[in-house]
Amino acid sequence: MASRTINQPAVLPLPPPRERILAAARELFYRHGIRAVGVEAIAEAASTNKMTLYRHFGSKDELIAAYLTELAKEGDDIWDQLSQEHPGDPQAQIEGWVQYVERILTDCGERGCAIANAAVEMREFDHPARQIIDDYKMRKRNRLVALFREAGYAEPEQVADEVFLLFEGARISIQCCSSGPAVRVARMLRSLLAEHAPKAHTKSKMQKTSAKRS
Amino acid sequence: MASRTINQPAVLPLPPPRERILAAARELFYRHGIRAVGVEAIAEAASTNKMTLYRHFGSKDELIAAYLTELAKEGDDIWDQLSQEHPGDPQAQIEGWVQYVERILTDCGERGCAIANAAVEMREFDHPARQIIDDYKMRKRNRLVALFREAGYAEPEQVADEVFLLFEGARISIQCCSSGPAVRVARMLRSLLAEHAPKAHTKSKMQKTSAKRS
DNA sequence: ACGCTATGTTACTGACCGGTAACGCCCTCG
DNA sequence: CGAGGGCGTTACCGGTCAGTAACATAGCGT
Repeated sequence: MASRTINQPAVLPLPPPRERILAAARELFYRHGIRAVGVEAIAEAASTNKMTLYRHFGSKDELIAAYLTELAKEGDDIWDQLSQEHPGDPQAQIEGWVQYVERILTDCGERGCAIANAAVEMREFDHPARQIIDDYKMRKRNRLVALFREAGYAEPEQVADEVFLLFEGARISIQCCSSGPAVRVARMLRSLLAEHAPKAHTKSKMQKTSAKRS
Repeated sequence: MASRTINQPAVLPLPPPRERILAAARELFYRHGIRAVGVEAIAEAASTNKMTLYRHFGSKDELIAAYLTELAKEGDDIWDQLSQEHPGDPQAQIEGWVQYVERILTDCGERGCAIANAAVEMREFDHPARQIIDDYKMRKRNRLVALFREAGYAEPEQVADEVFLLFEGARISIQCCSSGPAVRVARMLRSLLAEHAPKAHTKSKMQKTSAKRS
């Protein structure tokens, strides 16, 4: 509404092409798979064309890398959000994470983790995607360990690994049998965490968010 | 050594082309991914050619389906083998399965479950592969439930789901961080099973194969 | 020896893919 | 106003893909 001509129908300005391309790639890569989607289709879905795509991303592989980098960034942000919502309360952060897991497995479609899927599709060991994927999953696992350690769990690595694998298993198996074990993973996580929960004498707050069984 | 001419150098007869093609497809699909491998490469790896391939499999999709059917068959056979090795002893069958899991995750490469990988790659909901994949994973889950029920576990579905997801998670995450949590899944399984193991008054034999912690 | 079937060989089609060249447009900034 | 940069458009390249046609060959049973 600033310096625009008045009677112009205000075509609601599109985001810049790079963002549109990345958004389109995200949608198509996730829905159909990386190898199954051509750059032309991405450009078209982004309301632009191949040339513009190649001006922003030197190659399809670069676009894939950017796509995964974006996904990884958002995945990492979850943890910061959690520690921001429940500062100094690791137990509440854990519960928040379980809710996040629950939400992801019910709301999001049946395509699982886009990053893990990319790991399946991009198998060339020297592909730039590999590093992004491996680093992301490792960070995620380490974040879990740190969280459980902070919350005073007796064996944080063990619990983190188990929780990690349960979640990963849920996200892959929802692609095979959508109404299978995956939808019950949140319940599993809660009872598992309750079993291994730290005893009361730890430093965690233990106010309202003590682990609950269903 | 029957009616073959004596001085003929006995070129060690190859298996029939169909088997060779299926074996080559298996190797290449698993190693590089289904979409990443062309039919020509498969024919060549099978020491034959595209024409012969298309005489046995009407299309690449049919070959994929045959590939997955074979894998599913072998996966199903595991259970029969287990119940054959430990007839009437479900607890021993469970332990045998855990050893099988252990073996798969250490011996086999870092490519995870070929069937789950196929589920990631073949996303067209009407692809013949989908049915094979979904059915297989469901059978597997149900086998686990049956086994735990037979062994007298109090909540066989819960335990089976948890075990199922742990295994699936291990097989997918070994493709992301190969020396990560996946390699410790057997230990997890054993302690998990020990925790939920049926009390002594069940019908299971409980001789030598009582659950052991490490 | 015959004929049938399975296989090998070569060449081809049409479609699609990733990637590029060349040109023209429009907007903005100076 | 002019210049330049971002963007759109079209056409194209070489390569690869799935799938097919036509023909040659080898093995086998009869």
